[in-house]
Amino acid sequence: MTSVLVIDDDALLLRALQINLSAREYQVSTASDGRSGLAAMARERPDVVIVDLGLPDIDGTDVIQGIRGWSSAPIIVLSARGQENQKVDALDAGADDYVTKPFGINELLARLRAATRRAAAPSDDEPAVATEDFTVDLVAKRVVLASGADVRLTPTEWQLLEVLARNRGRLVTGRQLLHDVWGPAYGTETHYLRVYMAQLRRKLEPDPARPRYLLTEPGMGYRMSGD
Amino acid sequence: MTSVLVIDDDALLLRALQINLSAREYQVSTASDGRSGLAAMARERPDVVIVDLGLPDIDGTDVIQGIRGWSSAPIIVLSARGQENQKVDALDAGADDYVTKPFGINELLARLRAATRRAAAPSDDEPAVATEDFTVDLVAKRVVLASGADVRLTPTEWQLLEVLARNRGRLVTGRQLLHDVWGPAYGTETHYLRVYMAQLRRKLEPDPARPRYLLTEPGMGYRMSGD
DNA sequence: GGCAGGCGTAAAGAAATCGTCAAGGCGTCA
DNA sequence: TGACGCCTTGACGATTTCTTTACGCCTGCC
Repeated sequence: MTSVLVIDDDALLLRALQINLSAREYQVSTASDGRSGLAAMARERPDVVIVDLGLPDIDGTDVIQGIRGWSSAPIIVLSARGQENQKVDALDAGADDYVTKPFGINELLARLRAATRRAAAPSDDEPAVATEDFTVDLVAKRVVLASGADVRLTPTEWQLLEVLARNRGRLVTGRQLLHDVWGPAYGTETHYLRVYMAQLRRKLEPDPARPRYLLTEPGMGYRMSGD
Repeated sequence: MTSVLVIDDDALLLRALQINLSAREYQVSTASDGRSGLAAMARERPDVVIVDLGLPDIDGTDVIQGIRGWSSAPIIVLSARGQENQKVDALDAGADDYVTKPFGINELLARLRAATRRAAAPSDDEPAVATEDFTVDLVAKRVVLASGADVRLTPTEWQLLEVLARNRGRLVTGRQLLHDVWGPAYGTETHYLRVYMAQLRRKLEPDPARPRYLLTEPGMGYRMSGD
């Protein structure tokens, strides 16, 4: 059974999630502030964590960093509207995905499933990431289309694809992509991303104008879809 | 049981790794600075070493060189964000792999497995690598053309071909080729590669100007094709 | 409707990388 | 000593990639 820790200061929301998730065979534990959340995290070792960004005592980003210091459990962030910057910070700090309040329970459940599925896979050591239309071989540094044809990628294209593939299913912020591919000094030059994402799509997507794998999350970043 | 030595000045991280790796049947010893790390290295003779780049007393690259002076145990480097340059230096100095902090325990475990696997099976998976036009006999250290004629290779040409053949289908970076053939100090002298690749192609390729086996991946490295 | 901001696409000049030829150095061996 | 093989180094054109500019599209907002 999958265990979930929810950290949020809204008692009503906690209760609602407890009921809804328990009914879906999740084992739920809760905490109402950052301090007790981190304590519960160490105590319970949950499979997934859901964290609200607007905690009373500790900044949500710091909570995420505190968790990421020693755990790789998937983290899903809850945020109110208008907290765009905090959302990006949270993702940069190591969160996997985010949901904006108010949200439907179905959306959260979908994110939960995606997160646990990803964590269950041996993830790294995984020599290749495969989709229906192409396979990214992370060891051989090769991309093969379903037709069997090799795709020639330039070094930058490859690095970009590698970051997205290693984080498949999770949202990667533009800042993180720029940092990992171009280096620490390129925090805001999002133009590169647009150019190179277009090139990757042209080479990999069946219909580059309507991407199926290399998805844009407006205002946030990019994501390689999990399917 | 595989023994691991972890050299890092972060006491929390040491403790976390000790717990996590011990649970996975690794025998863990630790050191919190470069000096005691090198001492522990000589004392314990671990199968794998994990080294942090930001040690308080000795530069991480120097620690790696100190180890590489007399041991060929796999070295995995830990580096914080923004230490890109040091990472490259560390690989040039002889490190085998690197992990960027913060990292998940699963990622580290995967790298550990990969490192020990590589070290355990240094060679002899395949006694020979054959193509339609020539055969590379890795045991006899010979190359025979389809016509039956022997190809005379110089020692350097042979070493280069051997690395490519053992990694057939996989992309091998210029740095790795230089490291394996010319030694750790030749991290950027890509000129050698160009000269020797041309010579190999002249001797092995049916049409050296349009290589079929010894392929260039511009900006990334070389690859011996899988066909 | 008009406007601003974020995103996608195409194309051209600048910069880096690669292939090739050839000359020089160094050691070995007759 | 001289010939030979091998490694190193230099030079230069050809090719590939990176960066930058320009423009069109869409969405949300006034």
